[in-house]
Amino acid sequence: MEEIAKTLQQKGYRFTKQRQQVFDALTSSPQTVEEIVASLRNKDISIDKVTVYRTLDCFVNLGLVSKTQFKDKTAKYELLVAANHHHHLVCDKCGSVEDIPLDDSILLKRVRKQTDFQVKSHSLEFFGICAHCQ
Amino acid sequence: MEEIAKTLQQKGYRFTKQRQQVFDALTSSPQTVEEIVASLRNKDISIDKVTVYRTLDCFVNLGLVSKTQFKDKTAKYELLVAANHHHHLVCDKCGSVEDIPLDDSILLKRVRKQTDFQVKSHSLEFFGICAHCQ
DNA sequence: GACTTATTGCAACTGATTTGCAATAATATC
DNA sequence: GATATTATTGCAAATCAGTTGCAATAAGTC
Ligand SMILES: [Mn+2]
Ligand SMILES: [Mn+2]
Ligand SMILES: [Zn+2]
Ligand SMILES: [Zn+2]
Repeated sequence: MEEIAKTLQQKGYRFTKQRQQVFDALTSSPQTVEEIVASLRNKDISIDKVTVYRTLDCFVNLGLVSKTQFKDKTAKYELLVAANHHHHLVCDKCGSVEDIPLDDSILLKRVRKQTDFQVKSHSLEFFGICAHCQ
Repeated sequence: MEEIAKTLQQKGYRFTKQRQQVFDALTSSPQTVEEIVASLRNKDISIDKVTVYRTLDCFVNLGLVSKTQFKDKTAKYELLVAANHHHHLVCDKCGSVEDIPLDDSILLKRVRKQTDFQVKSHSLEFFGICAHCQ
């Protein structure tokens, strides 16, 4: 039924209530583990932080979720739906994170040409002041 | 005499032995605090880790040093000399970080066009397998 | 339903970074 | 150069995110 159930089972993971709950809490904007726990608690769902860490780890391995480290802040996780690769505008004042789609194929091509490094993924973040904070 | 002395004093910071030592230990390739402490210890310089943290913080504020967080690893600091803006190839296997110069002006222009966000800086990291680890 | 094994939750641990504070050293003033 | 003022240092202790060990629980299998 749930696609998430299939994806998990295909790779030998079990489909559990907690994994469903964490999956449902995910959005396309990045959230910290604490934020995810809080949003679940708002729905009267009690789940251990450690379980959220482990579940997100699992989702990252499955390619369902991306994990991003913003400067020295704590890591944030966001849902990866097909073909939504994008980058981030991180406000130095309010800490908000805005998504921005940018075609980076030129850069990727150039890296492949210039080096022997086998690029698997990349992260591009812009830091500055958001429209709201200006 | 030392340019670093002037830069510090201009902003009301004091020029100390420790700040000079940390500054001298910096290179254009990113190092962790532990690595910096170790490299100083190799020169028979004893300095507290906390002092290195505080000194690097000060240098980052002055724009002399950049601080980068690679995935969930510990932060690395590198000397910012004029016109050496570059990006990073981070090996998922051995953790090595390679510098790569890439002209990103096209992307920056596009961001300015597409949004109201006031970009101050950015970071672009490529993750994958380095030539050595392949 | 019974069996096997992955997953969960709790507590304890780790490693990086931060904070409080008294001692020390850098600048400013005389 | 000696003296006063205040930033900086080093140490210990605290904090914080994330990890690990382990016994109890629940998913998948037959
Ligand atoms: Mn995003
Ligand atoms: Mn570099
Ligand atoms: Zn903002
Ligand atoms: Zn490597």
